[in-house]
Amino acid sequence: MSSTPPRRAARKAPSERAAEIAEAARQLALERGLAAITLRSVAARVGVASGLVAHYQPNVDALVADTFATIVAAETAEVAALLARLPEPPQRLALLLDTLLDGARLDVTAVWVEAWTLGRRNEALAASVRVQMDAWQAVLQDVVEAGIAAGRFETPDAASVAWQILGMIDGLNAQALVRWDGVNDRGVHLARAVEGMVGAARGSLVHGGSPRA
Amino acid sequence: MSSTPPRRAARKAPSERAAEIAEAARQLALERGLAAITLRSVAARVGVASGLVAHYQPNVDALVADTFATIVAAETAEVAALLARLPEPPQRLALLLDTLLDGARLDVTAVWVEAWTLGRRNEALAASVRVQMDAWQAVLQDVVEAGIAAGRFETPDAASVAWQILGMIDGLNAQALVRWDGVNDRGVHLARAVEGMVGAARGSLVHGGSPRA
DNA sequence: AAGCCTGTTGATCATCTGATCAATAAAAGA
DNA sequence: TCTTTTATTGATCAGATGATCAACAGGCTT
Repeated sequence: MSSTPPRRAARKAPSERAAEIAEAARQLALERGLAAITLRSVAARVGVASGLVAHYQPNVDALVADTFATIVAAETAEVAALLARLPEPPQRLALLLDTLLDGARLDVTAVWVEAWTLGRRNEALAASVRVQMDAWQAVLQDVVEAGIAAGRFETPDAASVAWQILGMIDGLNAQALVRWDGVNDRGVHLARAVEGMVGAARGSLVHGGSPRA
Repeated sequence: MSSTPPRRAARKAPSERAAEIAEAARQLALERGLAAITLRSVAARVGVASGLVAHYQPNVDALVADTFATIVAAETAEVAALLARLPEPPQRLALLLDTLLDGARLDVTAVWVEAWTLGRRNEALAASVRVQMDAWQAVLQDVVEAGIAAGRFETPDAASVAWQILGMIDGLNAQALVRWDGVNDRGVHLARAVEGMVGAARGSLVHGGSPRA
């Protein structure tokens, strides 16, 4: 019967340890929020002394900013990859709306919302937020522009429309964070709204292709 | 030349002191966020000892929740009063969109966003958030239903549409908190989107009545 | 004028935080 | 094997925070 876990953590290569710390911070952020990232909480999860976490980062603000970037970049890449499979822009946009409203990524939404607030006191995080928002907007703008090129959408300002759609999605997801009930057909309503903005045919973005309600 | 301000704060009626504390908390929240509300920061602004603030509230969480409710309820009432002047539902809805996107209330938006996050660890605040969201939704639903009754809007689910519009507004405002540039014609895009959702005539919600872009 | 009521104080406690750094020990190189 | 390098420790510091409460004093009643 071995006593409590070894007093001292096994010595590891810096890159490996850094990865462990990043992963622990990621899990903490998704489970308990970015604010739950502290030297001690991360260290405890990794199983090392708090000083070691500090050793791998210039300061906690940087760790929080990096963790945010990691989480959000993964989400962006994941969704972008999903879209890439579909050939037609309307399908891509419809899938994008559907995917982002399906509630499967509420933990990521919580991280977004928290980052907007914490960015006020963490400049590194604020910078990260701007970068990641730009990345999301670029994904959306690509789809809108592809739709225009294919003659399926019509709007004079794809960039602005992309920002607008992004804002709407963020807002609806943030709302879902607090209130689930009372809202029906979120996807259908949003699809209809977006159809209006991108100048798509009525019903072309509604899941299944046929308008309801 | 009088020395530094009086050592002891003047004795006041509980209701008056409570009002001072509430007002100080309100200002702090708008200027530096709900997280800036602490026993000591509020006490310093009022000019009393920290213990006195604690004396007037069961705990800080309650003060934060009350402050949030005060700020947001005032906003809701203010906007609702503005709308009441206009007779036609489309005008009312157009003014509502215009007003909420004009950037004059970004400090309130910041409080909203922060409340969504803090509500995770402050149950009283979370309850307050739900109440205030319901209040906002009710204002919107009223306008939508009035529009339906007047034959200007057409949608089968005014409640859901109201939630949807609210979510969109929140998202766009939260976005504006972080990113101002790059987005043109926010009001026009949103108006167009909302027209689609409530089934209003094209251009009927765009400021000035004539569609652009 | 005396005395009571209560608004007010501020020191105190327990916790938490980020940051620092001398000491330690394990691995790598000689 | 001996030496050097460096990953790791954990105690320590300064600074916040919420909460508590005995002591104080201003104003009111009698």
